[in-house]
Order: sequence, then C-alpha cells, then structure tokens
Amino acid sequence: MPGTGFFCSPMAAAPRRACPRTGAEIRAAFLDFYEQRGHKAMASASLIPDDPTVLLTIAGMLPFKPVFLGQAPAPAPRATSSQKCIRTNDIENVGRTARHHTFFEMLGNFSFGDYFKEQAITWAWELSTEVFGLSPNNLVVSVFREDDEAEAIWRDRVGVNPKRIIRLDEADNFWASGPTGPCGPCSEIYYDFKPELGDDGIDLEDDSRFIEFYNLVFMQSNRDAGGTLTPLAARNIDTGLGLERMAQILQGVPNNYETDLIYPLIETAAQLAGVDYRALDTKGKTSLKVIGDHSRAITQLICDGVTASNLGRGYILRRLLRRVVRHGRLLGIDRPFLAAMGEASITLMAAAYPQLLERREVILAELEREEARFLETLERGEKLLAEVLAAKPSQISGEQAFELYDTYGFPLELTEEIAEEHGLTVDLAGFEAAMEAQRQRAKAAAVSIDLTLQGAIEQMAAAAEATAFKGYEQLEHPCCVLALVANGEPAERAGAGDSVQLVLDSTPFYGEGGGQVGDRGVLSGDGVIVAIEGVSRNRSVFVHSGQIERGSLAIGALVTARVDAACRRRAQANHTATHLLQAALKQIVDPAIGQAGSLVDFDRLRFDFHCPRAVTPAELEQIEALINGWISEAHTLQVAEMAIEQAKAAGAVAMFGEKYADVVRVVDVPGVSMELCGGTHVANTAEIGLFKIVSESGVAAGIRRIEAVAGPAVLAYLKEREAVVKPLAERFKAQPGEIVERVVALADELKATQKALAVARSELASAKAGALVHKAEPLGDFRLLVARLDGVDGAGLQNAAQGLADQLGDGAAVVLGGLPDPADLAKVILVAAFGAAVVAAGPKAGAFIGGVAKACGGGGGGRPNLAQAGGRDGAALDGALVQAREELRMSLLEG
RNA sequence: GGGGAAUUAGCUCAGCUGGUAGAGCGCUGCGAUCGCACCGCAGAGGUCAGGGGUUCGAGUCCCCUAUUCUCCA
Repeated sequence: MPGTGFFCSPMAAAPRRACPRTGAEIRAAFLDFYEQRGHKAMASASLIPDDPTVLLTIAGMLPFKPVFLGQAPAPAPRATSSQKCIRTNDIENVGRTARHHTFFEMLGNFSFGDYFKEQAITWAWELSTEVFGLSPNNLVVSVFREDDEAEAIWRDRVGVNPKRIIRLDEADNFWASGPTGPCGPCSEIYYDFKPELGDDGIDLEDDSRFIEFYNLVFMQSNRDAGGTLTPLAARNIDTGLGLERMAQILQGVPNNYETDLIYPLIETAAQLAGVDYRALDTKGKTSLKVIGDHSRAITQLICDGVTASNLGRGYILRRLLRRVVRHGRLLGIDRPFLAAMGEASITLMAAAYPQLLERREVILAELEREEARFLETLERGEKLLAEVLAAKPSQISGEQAFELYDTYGFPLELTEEIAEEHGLTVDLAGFEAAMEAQRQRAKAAAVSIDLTLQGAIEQMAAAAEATAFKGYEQLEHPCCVLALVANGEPAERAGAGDSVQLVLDSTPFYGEGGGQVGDRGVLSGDGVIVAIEGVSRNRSVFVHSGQIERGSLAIGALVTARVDAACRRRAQANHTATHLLQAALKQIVDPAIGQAGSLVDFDRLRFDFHCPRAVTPAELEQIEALINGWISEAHTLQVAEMAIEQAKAAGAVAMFGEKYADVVRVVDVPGVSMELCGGTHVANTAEIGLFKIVSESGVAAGIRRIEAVAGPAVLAYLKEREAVVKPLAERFKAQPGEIVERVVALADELKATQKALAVARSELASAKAGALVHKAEPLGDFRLLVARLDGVDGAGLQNAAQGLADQLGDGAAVVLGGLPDPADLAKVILVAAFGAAVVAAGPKAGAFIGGVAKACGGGGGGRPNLAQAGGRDGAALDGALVQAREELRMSLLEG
C-alpha cells in the first residue's frame, strides 16, 4: 500500500473500538451494523440484472427496484447488501479522476415501507462516526432544496453544524426511477479532506476537498403523468455507500485505485510491465489505474456469465477487455497478460465472491481467447495502416482512420501513434464527423420499427396479471379471455380470419421458455374456434398467438383451451432427451460440461454447451448408446417443487446465469439426471422411444452444438434419410451399403475422364491451330490470319490464337472464331491476338474483337494484344470472319 | 436493433478498371544423404461460402442467405 501511517480519521479522538480499515473490514462492518438493526443480509445479485431495460446492474438498489415499484413483494421489511455494480458511461474518466470506476461495490440499507427518514439519517450518522470513526468535523451533509424535514433532523436530532448542511437542487438531490412513479428527495454525506478551510462558502462540487460517500434516498412521493406529486402510502428508504470511497477515506490514500480493493492489481500490472507505479508519470499511472479497475470488471462480468461479443453486455465486456490490453501495450507489455490479471483479480476478490474460484477456468479461458482475438485485430489493423502509409499521404484522413476503427476495430489512438512515428497527423475532426454520420445513419434507421405488433402485445401483457399455468397436469382447461390484440391492434372483439394475440386467466398451453417451444392447439367455445400456433411469455403473462377460424371472440369470453397432445408429446420426448443428453455428455466427455443454450422443438432438439474441443464420433456413438440404454431402462421421472437451496443441495443442475425463483421445479430422472426446469416432460423415459444424434458442430469459440431427434421425430428423420438413400441405391443399382464406394468411384472416374477430355481437346486445338500457320497471308510487314476453329472452348481458342501469334511474330494479327460445341449455334467464341507491331500500327485487339462479335449478336473486349468475345448467332460467324478479315486488311494497309 | 467489412488450395493470404485462378507454407513422389534436417526436381490439391441477377463472358459488378470480424445503440 502506498499510504503509510494508517489512521482511523484524522480527528478520531477516542474511537470506542478498532475501526475498520481494509475493504473487507468495511464491508463486514456495514453489513453487521445493519444486521444488528434488524436488516436481512442479502447476497449480491448477479451483474446481469433481471430488469430487461438495463444491460447491467448499475446501482446497489437495482435488484430491489421491482419492490420499490410495487411489482414484487419485499424479501423483508429491512434489507442490507453489498452489491457489485458496473457502469461504463463515464469510462473515459476511469483512471483520470480519483474515483471513477467501471466495477464497484455499493453497500446499502433498504427499508420497504418500514422505517423512514429520521431513522435512516441517524443510523447513517452513527455508522459514519461511531463505526467508521469519522470525525463530525470532517463531515458535510446535503439535503434537497425543499426538504426542510431532513434538514431539521440533521440539525436538531443529529446535531450537525447548520453551516455544514448544504441545500442542493433536483439534479443532485432528488431521485426518480423515471418520468412517473415513486420518487423523493435525497440527502448525502460528504467527507471533507480539508476541514481547516472552514465552514463558509462550502462548494460540494469541489472534489479536491469533498467526496460524497453515502447517499440516502427518501422515497416518499408518486409522480403522475402530469408531474403532480402525491404522498406514497408505504414510504421506502434506499441508500448507497460506495465501498471504494470509504476505503479511500479510511486508508488515507489519494484515490480509490490505491486502496487495497484495487492496488494489488496495479502492482501486478506494474510488475508485468517492469515499471514502478510511484516512479511513473501521470499517463503511466493512468494506464495502470485503468488496468486495475477494468481487470476487476471483466473478471466479474465473465464470472457472471457474460462472454465477449458484439452485442449488449458482451460488447461492454469486449470494450473493457480491449482497453486493458491497449493500456498494457502502452506500458510496454508485449505479450498476453490478461490471464495473469484475471488470476490476480480472482485472488483479490475470492474471499468476498467465492464463485470466482468455481469459475476460475472459464474466466481465464475467456480472457485468453478474447485477448488473442484482439491481438489478431491489431495485427490486421497495423497491416492495413501500413498500406495507407505506403501511399505517402500528407495526413491520415478522417475517413481512413474511421474505416480502420469502424470496420476493422483498430483503435484511433493507435492510428495516431503510428502516424506520429511517420511524422504524420490524423484528421481528428474528419474522424469525428465520420463517426457522427454513422450515428445518424443508425438513428435514422432505428426509428422506423416498434409501436407495431410487438408494442401492442407488450402493452397488453403489461396490463395483465400473471397467467396461471395448468399444463403440467391438464391438456384441456376452461379459460376466460382477458385481453386481445387483433391484427396488431388492441381490440375488444375479433372475428373469423383475424390473426390474434390473447391473454387468458389460466392456460394449459406451455409458453415458450427454457428452450422449449410453445404449445399448439385450439380454443373453442360458443361457436368460435381459434387455432393457436404459438404461445410466448411476456414476464409471467402467456400470450397465445393464432387465428380465428370460425365465429368471433370478445374479451370476457369463456373458452375451452385444448393443447395438441401429439405435438406436446413430441416436445416432451425431445425435452427429456435433452436432459439425458446433458447427463450423457457429462458422463462421457467431461463432468464440467455446462449448458450454453438449448432448443426443444416438436421435431428436433438442439443443445449448446461449453466445451473447448469437438466431441469425437466415437464419443457421439457412446452417448447415443448410453441414452438409448436409459430410455429402455424405463425410468419414471420424479418432478417436485422445492426451495432452491434444497434443490441445489440435492445436486440439481442449474443453468449458469439463469434466474431462479425461491421455489423451483426439479425434474429428476432417478440416478441419471436432475435439473431445475420449468418445461414439460415425459412421465417415463420409455416414452422417448429412441434417440439419435443428427450433427455435432461448433457454434462459437468454446461452444459446441449437438442436434438430435427423439421420439416420433426419429421416424421422420429416418424417412427423410431413406428418401435420399433409396433412389440412390436404385439409380446406381447398388446395395445401400455400397453407395458411398460407388459414388466415390464414379466421381473419381468422372474427374479422370474430364481431365483426359481436356487434354485431348487442347491437343486437338493445337493440332488444328498448327495447321493454320500456313494459311497466314503476308501483308507488308504483317501476317494476317483469320480462321474458323470449331469444337474448342474459350481457353483453348485463346491458347491457339496466342500460340499462332507467337509463331507469326510481331506482325501477327490473328483472329479465330468458332463454335465450342458445333451442335450449338447459340454460342460463338471469338479471340484476337495481335503482335506488338500490329498494336503499334493501330488496331487494338479489344476494340476490334468487340466489333466482330457485334455481327454475331454479342460483344466483348480485352487487352490490346489479346482479347476475347462471344456471341449468340452461330450462323453469322462466317460472314463476320470475312468482314473481320477485310477490316483488318484495310486498317493494316492504311497503317 | 442499425451500419461497415470479410469468406479463394489443408494453413496464411495475393488476384488492379470483368477476359485461361496464383504465391508461400504444408502434403505426395523422385533426386541428393548412412539416415535426418536443409536443398534440387516433379506432382497432387479449388463448385473462388451458398443462391439469384447483369453480361457474349463474373473470383471480380448488383441483390438475397449463411458464417465470421468490427463499430454504434
């Protein structure tokens, strides 16, 4: 640690107990403090949020947002957590300021309609002064401009010097989750590094003096569409204390990066680069800070199941990761080092996040893969840039720099750096303009969609209550229509022929999810029949899509929903088979194999899994045999609902990164497979009948895909194959087992024959051509030869012409025309080969042959010395050749 | 979700404004060597990702699809 002389607080007169100092101690002290005060300690949620409107967990309260919005029940009246978060909107500031992070931990205490403002404030103060040992002289608080109540509590109840209570505007001290909904004023606690400057003229914006470390949100109002605030019945408390900031304060270091939460990573990177952090200039330090910060972020992201890609959070990971590589190179690290950083990050954070150890292999492998990929990108970019530089430009244009960046992912700074080495600059304004133009294009294209069918469906689903799913037990169920979208518009009623989406109060239809497709079937009742073609889920609302075949349907109608049992059985067979496949893969290939996605359709199944290599054909055979063994052993499935802890303790396989409710459904094939799964399954493995792997392939780096069929779908698959094999066997008069041999032999023979034919043709052509040499007519210094040569293809004719021209010397003017296939008058080929003297005298082969071809209903061109043309009128060929000879004679005589 | 680019021999890639598909490495054979490596000679290996279109003619131009890379949101 660079900071020496640890202190609790400069002013800590008499701390009652040893106050926390390390990041781990601060985290524990915070959680202890609130647990002792009746808060339920919650584990940090994943960085991948439930909330589909945000890409990443960006705030400590995010996992509780549905509670605050009244969409989910509170886990307890009071809760406290240390939540890992990632933010990338200020990514440029990371490493430059003292406290910007991508990855950070937010300590929070929350009240869901329980305690409120006064309690929150007094506890926050007690924690800050008593537990963390901060002197009141070092603290300043802010309150919302209009929040007299909070100010009064700070002043009168807590006893804060009124001069050290600052009122701030909405921008800083009013919280809202959106334009409407719950909201309320905030109050923040700041640490003052320079209390000696006094209480007058305090400017909280001055971050060289103040650092905000604790934010208290008092959720007390609801804002409606008109902007009017009404008091909330159940008022909430949402707070956040930045772990890294508190560590900076308590460890007496100049910035967050030098706390024990990050500094070990900086040391690791410095060692890899062979530099000394303290001896570096600002630029070098910044690079080390970026590496330290981003290393934590990428390690945690991968741990939570993010893989680098070009979309969404995968793209964020990629960008962060590449910045680390980039800054490593700036520091002079010239070999792969991300795995080392990942290793150090895991070691650093493993105590607080043990999952990092479990996922160590995955994390390091992903880091190495992505780093290698980026190094390739850099290499390619450097090559392209070298080509640009080879043209000796006076400047690298904005378009060129942008193309390198946009199309090839080559960082702008690198372009600048390399250009500088060549004494050139980059047109940065042009680059920005090109970037802006790209943004505009994207924007313009993005507006056109939405507010169509998807919009209507979402609107319908948002307004509806969760659909009760009856389909585990029943395939037929009486239901009531709750909401309706007809032909893309919300509707009260729909008639025959309309394509509809509808929500029922309960349903036997399985909604697409967990990889399994939605059920098909019909709704019927009171003269109406609706064919249901698919069912999707919008949160927990099932949306049935289909078409009204007869009658009409209105909201409130009572119908009988009937699932197509045959389809369902096929899906079930495929789904249970998928579980067996995963179990078999673990047994045969690698126990560590984890699911990366799956699809269960009526007629096939697809299973993607993490695996660094291809599964061998021998292994595939073993897998098939194993699964078919399990099928014939007729295992009866046990399906039960239980608490998630219980399920995990029993050894159920959970899919990584998936969200599970507290109560989960466990599908158990006793002794074979146990998985958490909401899908529908056969009652006994014997129902699957048969299992057959159709293909094994790679789908992305480190991910393999197996496609297979099970149950009735196997028969369909066999029929399909038979339809291929049977005609082949008949056509080749061979047993099915001999077909391969036969076809290979035939293909070889065909190739040999074609080759022999080509040789024979070219020999024939050269023989014919050889005979023509004597027909060349002298014309001054020139030797003119116009002849017809049938049965020779384009290449042969060109060879012949070139050969003749070579023999006849510089003055040769050779024009050959012919039908490649004498029986086909619709295809004519013409070739002209002129010697150098001819070209010098005027006639150019390209233009000349084009003119000749015109007479044969075609066109053509080529180089001045050699050109090729074609036509469609074989009958006109002789005439065209006669005319060509005349023209050539004329122009050569003139020349 | 929206741009840009790429896809050619087993591998890495050339192939200009449409006119007979190439190189290096690897592979096979022969030579040289006691043998290996190096070397010399010869050879095999391609539906130019797939499908449409324009054209007399498409690896090359246009459209669609697939896959990969990349930027933006």
